[in-house]
Amino acid sequence: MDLNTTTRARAAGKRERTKQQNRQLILQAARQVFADLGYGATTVRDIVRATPLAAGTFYNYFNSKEEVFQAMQDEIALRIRPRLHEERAKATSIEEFISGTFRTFFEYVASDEANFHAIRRNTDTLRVRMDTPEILAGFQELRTDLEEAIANGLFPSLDADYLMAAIVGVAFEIAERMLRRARADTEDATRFATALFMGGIKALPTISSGDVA
Amino acid sequence: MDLNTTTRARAAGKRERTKQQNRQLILQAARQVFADLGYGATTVRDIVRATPLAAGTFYNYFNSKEEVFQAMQDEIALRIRPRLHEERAKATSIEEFISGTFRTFFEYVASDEANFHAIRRNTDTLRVRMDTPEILAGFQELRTDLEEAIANGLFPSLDADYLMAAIVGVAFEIAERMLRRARADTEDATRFATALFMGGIKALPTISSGDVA
DNA sequence: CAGATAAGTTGACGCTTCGTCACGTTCCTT
DNA sequence: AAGGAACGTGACGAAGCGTCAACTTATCTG
Repeated sequence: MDLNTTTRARAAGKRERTKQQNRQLILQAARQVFADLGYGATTVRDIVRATPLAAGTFYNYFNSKEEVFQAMQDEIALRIRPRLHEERAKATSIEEFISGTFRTFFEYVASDEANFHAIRRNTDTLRVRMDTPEILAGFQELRTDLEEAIANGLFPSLDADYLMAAIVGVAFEIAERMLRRARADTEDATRFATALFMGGIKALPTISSGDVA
Repeated sequence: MDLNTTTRARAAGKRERTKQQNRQLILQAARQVFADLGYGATTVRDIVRATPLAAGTFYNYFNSKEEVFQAMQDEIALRIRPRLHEERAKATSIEEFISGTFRTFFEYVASDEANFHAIRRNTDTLRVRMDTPEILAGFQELRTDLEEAIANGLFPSLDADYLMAAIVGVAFEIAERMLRRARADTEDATRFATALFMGGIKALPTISSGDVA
């Protein structure tokens, strides 16, 4: 009864939850643990431990810690993409296209407590690996919408690739700053970003005192 | 002579290189291996193996894979910061401030083969953890320069925090796209970014055909 | 409804990677 | 030349990973 007992698996598999419930259980535990320990410091076992499941079960749902994280990101992409697309589809001017895009993004980011608390915990998470198929599809959609708007004469004929890059860069960076301020003012952020794209720096709203974080 | 021989360390420490040389040896090996295997897939031992050093020696120089990576980033920050600061210091108009910032950044990124080949290999690396003290200091410096320019009346009184976020976001995103194009045209990227900040979308250079990647 | 098959769960195991540290070598000082 | 500081070395213990044989529950089939 020392080391070599080799009592081998004599498991006792209950089936008290559906597949979808287990998946959600893992995702939720991951959010919690990422928020507590930080992405880098959490192990797959940490996530499993925050769950009534066994170690091996995790791998029926995800292949790695990274994949759970990507699933969290995909959830976000899946929720925000339709809203963004809809907003842009009904735009009848550049300004509507731009402000609609930023407003939708900022409002989503500020509202999704469950996902973004885990993210605020790690300064860098918004920047880590935004390259799941879902997210790339979201970027592609922005690109397509942009090209369509150009074709319709809404925009002048410009470098859609760079414009998209600029929009994405501004959206993510400002979102990050916004979340770190005392109260996330999505309207303020939207005004700023929209003004920048509409008229450049000289069109930006001026302020009196420094209300920055 | 089976397992328990416990021949224990009877090392043979040569000292054929200086401390600084060893550090550079490791950094260079890291660049190579990151470029070959990708950041996520390389182990510390992979880096060591690309080096004439022993496993333990690595830890005399860095504490982890991440720290090597951050050192690579710090090298970049250290090289580019003086140039950026100088460029901004001699700006006498908003346009010079903005175009100088973007041009310097894009030109550096396009020129630093050694570091950026490793980076191009991983789509996401530009986005990973930009939070070493060096890099944060660089951001802080941009922020200070910006506030000073505002105080001097170069800029209107605006939200320096958001403006900085916008500059950083546009710089990194466009740099990434630029590097992926057939030939990295830093002047084109600079023109685009500057025009955006100076006059918004309607000031952007128009193009005839789609010369995008 | 018995028997067969599929689907899902379990935890111990083997393996990889990590960071350390006792020991050996080289450099530097006096 | 003596001795201490600095540095290099590789084997070791610990930690985490992903797998898989054994087992349980669900579904299907006639």
